[in-house]
Amino acid sequence: MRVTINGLAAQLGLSKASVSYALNGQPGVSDVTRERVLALATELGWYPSSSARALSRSRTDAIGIVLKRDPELLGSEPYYMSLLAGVESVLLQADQTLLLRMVGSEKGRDTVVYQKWSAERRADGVMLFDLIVDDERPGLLERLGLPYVAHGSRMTPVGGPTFIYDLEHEASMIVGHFAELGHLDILHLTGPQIFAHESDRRRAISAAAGRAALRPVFVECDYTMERAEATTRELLGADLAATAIITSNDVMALGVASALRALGRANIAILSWDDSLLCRIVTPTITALARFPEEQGRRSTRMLLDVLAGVDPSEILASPSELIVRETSVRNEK
Amino acid sequence: MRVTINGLAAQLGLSKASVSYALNGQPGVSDVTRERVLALATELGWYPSSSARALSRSRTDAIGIVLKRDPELLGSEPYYMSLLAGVESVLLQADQTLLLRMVGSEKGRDTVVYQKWSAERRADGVMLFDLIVDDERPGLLERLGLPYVAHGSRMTPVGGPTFIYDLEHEASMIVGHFAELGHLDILHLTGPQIFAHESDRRRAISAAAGRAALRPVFVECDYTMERAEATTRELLGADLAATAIITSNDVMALGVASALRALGRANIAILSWDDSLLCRIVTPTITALARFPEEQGRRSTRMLLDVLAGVDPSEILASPSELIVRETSVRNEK
DNA sequence: CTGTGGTTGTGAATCGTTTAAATTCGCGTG
DNA sequence: CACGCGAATTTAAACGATTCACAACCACAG
Repeated sequence: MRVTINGLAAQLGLSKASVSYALNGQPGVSDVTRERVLALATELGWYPSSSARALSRSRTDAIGIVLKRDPELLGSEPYYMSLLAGVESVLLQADQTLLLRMVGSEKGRDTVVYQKWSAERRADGVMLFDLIVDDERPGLLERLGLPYVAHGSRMTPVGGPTFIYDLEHEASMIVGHFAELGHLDILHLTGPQIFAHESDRRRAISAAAGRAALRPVFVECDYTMERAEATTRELLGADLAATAIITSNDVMALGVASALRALGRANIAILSWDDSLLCRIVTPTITALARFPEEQGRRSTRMLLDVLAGVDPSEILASPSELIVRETSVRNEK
Repeated sequence: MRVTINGLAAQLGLSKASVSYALNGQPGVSDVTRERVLALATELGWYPSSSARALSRSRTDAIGIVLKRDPELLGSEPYYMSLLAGVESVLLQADQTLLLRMVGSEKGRDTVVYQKWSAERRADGVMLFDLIVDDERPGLLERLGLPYVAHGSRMTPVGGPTFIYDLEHEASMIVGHFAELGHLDILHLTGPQIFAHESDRRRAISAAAGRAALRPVFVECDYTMERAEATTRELLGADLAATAIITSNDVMALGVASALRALGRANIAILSWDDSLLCRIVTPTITALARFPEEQGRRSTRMLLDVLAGVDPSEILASPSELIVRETSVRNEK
C-alpha cells in the first residue's frame, strides 16, 4: 500500500495541508508537529509522487536532451557520453532527472520532440547541442516557452542563453602551435559546415592564420574515419601544399593518420580538435585539444538550472581547452 | 494558454468525460462527436499532460536506466552508448521516455535511485545491467514491485525476467578459434570478478577449454588500459606459458597489445571479448567478438515493454555474437 | 401503454500534491 | 473582560486527466 500525504495525515490526526507544510519546510506548523510528521514520514518511507507534485506545481524536475546524430556515430564518439556524465552529475545533486531522447539525423525529427515535451509538460527545460546555422530550435523553444541553454560560441549568437566556447582562443592556440613548429600551409579537415560550430571554427582558424601569416586550406568532410582517410589520400594525390592537418574530431584524425601512414608521409603534422582515448592509443599518438566535455556538461547544466530558477545565469563561459602535444606534432623541415 | 480537456469540452459544449472517451478511442461517443473532438484537438494542438495522465492512470510511460560505472570508464567504452541508442530507438517508437541516471560505482548508490523512482512513481520499469554476484537489485525491485528486465546469462539465474546472453556459446567460439590456431595455453584477463558476467565468462572459458583440451589461466584485472598493460608485463616477466590472451573488453586489449609490442612478443594472439572502433584502428588490429550492443538494447527493451504490458516476454535470447578475425589472431608456432 | 435494451451523454469521484483563504485557539493588553 | 493579534491548523479549491455509475433518449417488442 502506497504511503501518501493523505495517509500520513490520517495516522497523525492532522489535515493534509499541515502535513504538506511540514514536509516541505514551509512555515505554518509548529515545531513539534513538524517533528512528528517528519518522523512518521521517514519511518514509513514517504516520497512525494512525482506526477502529483508535477501536476500541482506545474514543474517536473526533469530536463531533456535530444541527441540528433546517428547511433553509429554516437557510439564511436566518447564526447557525448562524457558530456552526459557531466550533466547527470549536476542533475543528481540538484535532485533533477535526465530525459534522454536520441533521434536520427533527418531534419525535423528533433523539433517534434521539443513540441511534445512542451505540450505534455514533461521537461522543465532542455539543453541544446550541435547548433546548425540558422537553427530553428532556439526560436521554437522561445515560442513554446520551454527554457533552454544552448552550447554555442560568440561567433554565432543564438539570441538566448548560451554556454560559450571560446573558439577564437582555441583557434589561435592551434595556429600558434603549428607556427611554432615551422608550418606555413595548414589544412583544416572540417566537419559538416551546416553545424554552426564547424563554420565558426573554420572562420576562427582563418582569422588566426591570417594574423600569424599562415596559409589555411579548408576541406569539408563528415565525421567518419573512412571519409577522412579517403579525403586525405585524394588531397595528397593532388599535391596538397599543407604540412599540418587539423581535424574536427578524433575519429577523423585517425583516418588522416592512417592515410599518412599508408602513403609514407609521417612528416605531416596532425592535430585533433577533440581529445579522447583514441588519440592516446594509436601510433603515432595524436596531438589534440582537450575540451573536457564532462566539465562543460557540468557547467552548462548549472547554467540551465540557474535559468530555470529565474536567476541570471552566472556562468556562461566554458572552461578553456588545453593543447595536449603528442607524437604527431612534427616540425616542418623545409 | 494551455489547451486542456476541460477547455476542449467547454468549446465543444460537451462534458470532459465525452471528450476523454473520444480522444482515447474509447466507446461511449458517437462517431460524429468523436470527429468533432478530434478535429478541434488537432487544430488546437492538444497533448495530454503527462503528469495528469500519470497521476490518473498510475503509469508514467517512462523507463529508467541506472549506469553504475565511473564516468571516465563510461566515456571510453562505446558499448553503453550503443546499447542506449538501441534502447532509445524502441522507446521512441513505443512512445515511452528514457530516464537516465549515472551514479558512481560505490556500493549502494544505485539502490537508492530505484527506491526513489519506485516511491516517486517516476518510472514504470527499469533495465538492469552489470549484475554482480548475489546482486541485491532483483530482490529489491521485486519487493518494490518495480518491473525490470536484467541482462544476464543462463549461468547465474536472476530469478526474474532476464535477457540471456549465451556465454557458453561465446566461450566455445573463442576457445575453438584459439585451438584452430594451434594454441594450447591461454590466458584470460578478466574484468572484476564481482561482476556476474565476468565470473560466468571465466567458468564458461574454463569449461570450453576443458572440452578442447586447452589449459586456461585466469587473472583478474579492472577494465582500464593501464592495469591491463601492467599486468601483462608482469605476467610475461614471470614466464607466462600462454600464447593467446583473451581480454574482457576492448580497452584492456589495447593495454595488452601495447605491452606485447613493447616487449617484442607479437607472436602472442589477442582476442577482445567486445568489439568496437578501437579494435579496428590500432596496429595490429585486434580480433574481437562483436556483440551488437545496439541490437541487444533493442531486443531487451522490447522484452521490458512486454513485461510491462503483462505479456509473457517472447524474446529472451540475445542475438548471437560473431567472431571478427583480425591481425592479432596469430598461429602458435611451437 | 409498459418494459427492455442499446446508444450517447453527463456528473462526480479519484489520483496525490500544493496553496490561498478561512477558522480556531491561546494569550497578552488596555 | 473584551479585544486584537499572531501562530497553528483546517477547509476547499485547484492541477488535468480517467472512469464508474447513472440519466436521458430513442426504438421496438409484447
